[in-house]
Amino acid sequence: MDFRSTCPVSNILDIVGDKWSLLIIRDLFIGRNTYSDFLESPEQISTNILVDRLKKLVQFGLIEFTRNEQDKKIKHYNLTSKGVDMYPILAEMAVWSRKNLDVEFHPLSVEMFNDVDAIGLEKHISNTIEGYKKQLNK
Amino acid sequence: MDFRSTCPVSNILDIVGDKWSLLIIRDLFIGRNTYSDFLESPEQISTNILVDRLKKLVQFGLIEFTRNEQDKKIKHYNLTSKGVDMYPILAEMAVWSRKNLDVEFHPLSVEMFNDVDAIGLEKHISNTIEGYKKQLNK
DNA sequence: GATTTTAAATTGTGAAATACAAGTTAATAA
DNA sequence: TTATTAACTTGTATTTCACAATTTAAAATC
Repeated sequence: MDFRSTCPVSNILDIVGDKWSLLIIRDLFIGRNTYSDFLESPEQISTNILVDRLKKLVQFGLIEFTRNEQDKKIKHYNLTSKGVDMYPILAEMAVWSRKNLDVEFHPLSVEMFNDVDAIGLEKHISNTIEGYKKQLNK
Repeated sequence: MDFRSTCPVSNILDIVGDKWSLLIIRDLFIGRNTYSDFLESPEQISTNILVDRLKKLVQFGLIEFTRNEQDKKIKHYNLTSKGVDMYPILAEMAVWSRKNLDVEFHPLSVEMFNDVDAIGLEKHISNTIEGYKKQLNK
């Protein structure tokens, strides 16, 4: 990987600064974890782009996959710890949109951020990450 | 603006989800605020892309500009409150890179995040935002 | 007040990334 | 053995981006 500069903001954008990578990571946090799942997301990623991004995210060490034991042609992707560490960024992005855009958001995101007012963003983030890790070890 | 979906993460990526927009916003936080300043940033944005992004960021209401009183051909860009609200995202990106990438970072970013260990990220963010607003009103 | 300087912006061309549609592969199920 | 289906590939058109050169217009200088 050659970075454009030695700025940490620039560096992460060199890795996930495109239209799709962060949406795949978002998908993983909400339980979508197969190629077919990703294709069904509302943003409608193209198959060639999806394959390319999955490959790159694996190369960067943000995700990995395991085969389904029952049906070995199915790959289940999951976030590595590097990938899990991206959640605060996604959460802050959602916070920004919810504050600054005048849109009716997807029910899933409304539900997901339901707890933020009550428990605060920091706790929401640690809960979500903990929840993700727990679900992985099952 | 037509959004790909009603997901708040997707929505903000439709606005700043490219290689350059967030770097311009970063520049504004570290005091760079003219076309020439942006061109001098280490990532070396092209002039046509820069003009395009500045135009779009103005359209989205993230930045605005005023003319220099002494030399009216110089535009000084500044972040609106919507733009300032992006700082937590940039900060979390820097946190991710500093934790997960093995690189020697730019001295400016080292200096900028110097205080985080001592005062915590939340305080760092509010201090930075407050500092930016103060500097604007001068 | 004509000429030079400079910040900002434009234009042209090639390269790269993305979108869209169709087809292929290979493991499993029938 | 023949479907079925998850994952992947291929081809082509479109859009975005990179790079270099040039233009515009306000201000400064002569």
